[in-house]
Amino acid sequence: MDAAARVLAERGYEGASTNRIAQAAGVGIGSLYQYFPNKDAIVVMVLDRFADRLADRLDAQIEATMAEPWPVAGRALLDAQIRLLEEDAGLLRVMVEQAPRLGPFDKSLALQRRLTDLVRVYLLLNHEEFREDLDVEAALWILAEAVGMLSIRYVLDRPPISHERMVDELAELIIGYLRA
Amino acid sequence: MDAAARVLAERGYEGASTNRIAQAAGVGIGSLYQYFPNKDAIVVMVLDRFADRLADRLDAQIEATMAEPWPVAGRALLDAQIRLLEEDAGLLRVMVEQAPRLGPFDKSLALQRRLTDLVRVYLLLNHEEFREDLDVEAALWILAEAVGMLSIRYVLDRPPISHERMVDELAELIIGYLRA
Amino acid sequence: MDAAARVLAERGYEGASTNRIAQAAGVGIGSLYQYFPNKDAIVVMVLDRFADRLADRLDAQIEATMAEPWPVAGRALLDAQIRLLEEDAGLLRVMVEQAPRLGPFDKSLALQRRLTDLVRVYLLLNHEEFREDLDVEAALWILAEAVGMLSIRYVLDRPPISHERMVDELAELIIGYLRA
Amino acid sequence: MDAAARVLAERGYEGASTNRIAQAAGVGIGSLYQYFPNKDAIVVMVLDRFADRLADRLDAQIEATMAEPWPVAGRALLDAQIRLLEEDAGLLRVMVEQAPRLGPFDKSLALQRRLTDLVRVYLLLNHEEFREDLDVEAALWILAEAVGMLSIRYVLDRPPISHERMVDELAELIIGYLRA
DNA sequence: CATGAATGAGATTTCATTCAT
DNA sequence: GATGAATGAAATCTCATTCAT
Repeated sequence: MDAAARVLAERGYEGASTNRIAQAAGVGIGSLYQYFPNKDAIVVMVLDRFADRLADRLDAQIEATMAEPWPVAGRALLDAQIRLLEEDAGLLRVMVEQAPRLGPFDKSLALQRRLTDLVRVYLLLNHEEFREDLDVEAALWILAEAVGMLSIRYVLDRPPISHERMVDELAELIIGYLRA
Repeated sequence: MDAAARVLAERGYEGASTNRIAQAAGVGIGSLYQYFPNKDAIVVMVLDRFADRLADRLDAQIEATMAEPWPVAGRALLDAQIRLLEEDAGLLRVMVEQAPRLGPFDKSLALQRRLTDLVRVYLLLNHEEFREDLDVEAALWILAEAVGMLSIRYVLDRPPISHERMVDELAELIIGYLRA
Repeated sequence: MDAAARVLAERGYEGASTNRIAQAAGVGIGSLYQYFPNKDAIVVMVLDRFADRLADRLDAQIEATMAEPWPVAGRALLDAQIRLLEEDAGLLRVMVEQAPRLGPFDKSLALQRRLTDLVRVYLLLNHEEFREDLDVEAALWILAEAVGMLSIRYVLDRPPISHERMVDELAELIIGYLRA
Repeated sequence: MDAAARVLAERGYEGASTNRIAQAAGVGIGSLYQYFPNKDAIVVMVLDRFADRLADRLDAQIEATMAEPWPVAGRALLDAQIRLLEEDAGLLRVMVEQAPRLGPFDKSLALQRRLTDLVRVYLLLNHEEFREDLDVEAALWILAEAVGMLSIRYVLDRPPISHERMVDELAELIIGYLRA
């Protein structure tokens, strides 16, 4: 799995031939097929693991900052998310470009769902601060997609915006969207 | 070109073999290579044409609503954009997934740039209504990506949000982000 | 024909596609096939013409030096032959490398035959100077091939031997071989 | 390799498609590409092997006749060379016609160099028997090319000269060229 | 007589997958 | 359970040749 992740990150989906993965893993190509039915199963599993690790580490971040007031905690979470994505830009690119082809992605959805739930709680607890007409489910989808995709595009496209500023702008986007 | 667009929309980049495209066009494979130097040139041209058509039709929309006040015009533009994307969801998927592999896309960038310019003018003309500390370039990147990606994901992922509501939410996102 | 010769000399047999020849000639590819049944016919005709021109110019040389004593005339002939080959090294390379594939070559053989005849006359007229046991036909084949191939290899491979010296050595080879 | 040699000998460079070679070898086309990176690598390797075998067998001949006086040994060598070339006329034709296209040929040069070296020793050891003004390097090039090409053309073109006579004539050509 | 778009056989090469050892 | 040689379908691309206009 480590070898597959490495090869995928470095050479992309098409460049990651099964032979190359086997070689990087130091095993015969035949052995690969004792554990995975086909190439896509490998890729899915690598991306799943990637999503899991992301989720775990965001969890840790959440736990660590839950005591802080919302604005501080939220900002810390955004900061952590971007930093984590930056660590694995290669895999992230594969995930964003290839995931659609591999069917809707359980693990990535799970991640998104957990963050969404977190924000849902926040919205319900503090509903008096926000727009009265807010369609919570729609707003959550919008925010999850917007913040997720913006973080990803920021990491993959490297626009001329500092990390600090990016976090501020994302926070502003969220707050501005929710408040009355 | 029509055949290529059709095959690409239905089977994606990899599924669209040059032989299949030729067959769909009802011509010999050799004829394809009289007009295009290689497969990627075909794909690029199809996507370019797609982007061009998008741009043209958005232009028409802009022209038609320029007289209206900003909120009305903006909403009409968002509405038109989503509707146009919906018409060619298949090609749109290819564009979003494959464009990265084909190098940064002149035509798609051009489209994004024109919309960005439009908003820039709006920002400058009405700067007193907005945050004083606004980093215009950063904000434009954020908005272009957010609105663009959200429209695309909305069309491709079909979340349970009505077209009307989606337009409203996008408008809210933009306004909320910019205002003081 | 000029165009074909040019393309052949510059790009070799495989690089000389019929379309490229037609384009270089400034005519449609269809027109080519009104005058030549197929590609090889073009090549054969070009090489024939090349051989003819070579023969004509050697003829002129022969005529011009026939009055001179044999050693002078022979040397002048060798000198002229090498110089002529040098003028069209490109075509010469095609001829030497590709001609075998195109069947035994009438015109090139004709050239060889005429030079051979010349030397045959010389041998018969001056037989008292040469080996008694000389098998004239064998000797002529040997000399024709040796002098021809050496001249060609000299032009195509450019060994570190001066033009002057090369002529001397060829003369020496011939004389040494024939004399008692 | 044997299959490739057979197909090359029978159908020439262009006629020897990789599919045909694989079929002749009784293996799948994919297997070919496990051992050779591309078609030219196959051809080069076949021709190399051919040149090696030639060299080995000439070596044996050299060893066997080294004790004999020069004229006998030289004649035996010429005889052996022609006989060896005759055994593989098909491959020889490919080598002579295609070698130029494949870049100057290490192995074939090596063969030529070893024979040349042999003659160089002979020249230096017996220099008093030869022309005083002999330019050794030029003479060696001339002889190597002349004897090599004549042997090859003899085998490929089958002129009406007996094997015995051919050996005699080549010997005469060499002696006549070198002696005072 | 000129044209050139159309053709498609065929060439080389890749790579996911199998299966006998 | 591990191995990796063998496989062959399929992909991209070329080019000599045809034939309707």
